[in-house]
Amino acid sequence: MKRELIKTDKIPKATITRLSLYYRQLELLEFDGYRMVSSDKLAWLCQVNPAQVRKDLGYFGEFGVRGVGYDVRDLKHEIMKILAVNREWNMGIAGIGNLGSALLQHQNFPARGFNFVAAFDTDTEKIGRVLPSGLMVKDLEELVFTVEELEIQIGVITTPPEVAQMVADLFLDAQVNAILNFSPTQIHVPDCCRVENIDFTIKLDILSYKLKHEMGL
Amino acid sequence: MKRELIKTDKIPKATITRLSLYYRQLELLEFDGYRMVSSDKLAWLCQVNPAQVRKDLGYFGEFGVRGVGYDVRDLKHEIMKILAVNREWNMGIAGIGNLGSALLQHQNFPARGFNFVAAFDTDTEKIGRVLPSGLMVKDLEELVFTVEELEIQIGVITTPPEVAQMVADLFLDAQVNAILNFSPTQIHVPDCCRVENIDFTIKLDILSYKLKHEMGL
DNA sequence: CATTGTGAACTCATTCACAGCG
DNA sequence: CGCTGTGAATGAGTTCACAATG
Repeated sequence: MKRELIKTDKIPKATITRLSLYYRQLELLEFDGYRMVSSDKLAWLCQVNPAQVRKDLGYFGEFGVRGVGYDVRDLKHEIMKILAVNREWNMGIAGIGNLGSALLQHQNFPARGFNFVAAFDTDTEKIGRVLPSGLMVKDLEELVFTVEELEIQIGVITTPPEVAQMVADLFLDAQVNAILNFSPTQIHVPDCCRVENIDFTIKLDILSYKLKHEMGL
Repeated sequence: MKRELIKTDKIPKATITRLSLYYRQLELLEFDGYRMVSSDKLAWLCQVNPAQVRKDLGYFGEFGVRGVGYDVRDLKHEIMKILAVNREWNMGIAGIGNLGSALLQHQNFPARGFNFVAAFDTDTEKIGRVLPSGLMVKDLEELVFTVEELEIQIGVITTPPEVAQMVADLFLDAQVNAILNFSPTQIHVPDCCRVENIDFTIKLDILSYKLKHEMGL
């Protein structure tokens, strides 16, 4: 008898990253009119090993047909369910500088169900201003109250690094347990909270390193 | 007899990422007036295992003093040399939308020696405009010529995903072999080129997954 | 018969544990 | 004595290789 239960432990972190990649390629394949796709093809598109694709999917179920491949539409929906992107998430963002403003205007997020529903800053020049997205900048003081009121699940930090931890603590006070941190600093949070960092400088350092050591510049 | 030679192969990719983290903490420690730091302390600050810190550094030499720790200033400089951030890099950016503009205005990059020296777009509205940074937006057509003329080593892509591969190909034509890709798509490049992706959507997907599977939302 | 699904083999990365040394 | 440096042990993640199967 087949267990449909997901063995959520022992799933490599990298698997989740790749599921997100597969999802995007499946969207494109569907758009291009493909109905089926093999692990080989999907692997090539995502630049991974075909066995990796099958193993990644294997953690969550049996989605393919032997000898044939995967139904593009079906697999896309299965991955949506796994990633929980078949729903809406509310996000609050703190730090409305150039980067914060750019993110607020990004079409990609709402298109995928990630909605900014509140924006915060400490700058009195900015507080009260209405952004192009239609959102009004609120005082950081109002963060905890607003986050709870609007049921925000994800906090986004685009502040200078000096205040990132303080802002994170505010999100934590407001029971947020997922933070997307764009500030170039490590923030410390308790076990009940998940943090993903997006750190431009680290990526540039890596390129710099590779240019020197692998390309000989 | 001690070999000073670096065994550049067999160094985990993640080690480079952590070196970048160590570097930043060392900057802060130096700023705060610390002269020495132990692997324990540095590890705590970066949220890694102390043995990891020592092993990471061990790939590149012996920088510590047994019984004492590491000289903050010295170690910082050693890591700068390893990462090749003790020099300037020229960057060109293609796609001057909200995100591209935000990056161009970011103080962090020039402060660390990563300088934008050219900006490209296809939008005739934007071409010729002078940006707040003082840089003038050039026609994407001029990319190959300009990149070679200004000796740009790093290409940054902030275009919509549909044109990201085409832009990458232009950078490749211009002999650029390091690309920082912000577009939410996989770009394919030959072995002579290194790519680092910064992908907001993937990070949100990961948070979404964790909220569902680990936090039970 | 082409392709999935998966245990086993392998490779890569982290952590332990302690010898080495200032 | 305390902390680094590192070989050895462990653990995690990837790839292989092939049995299972629509």
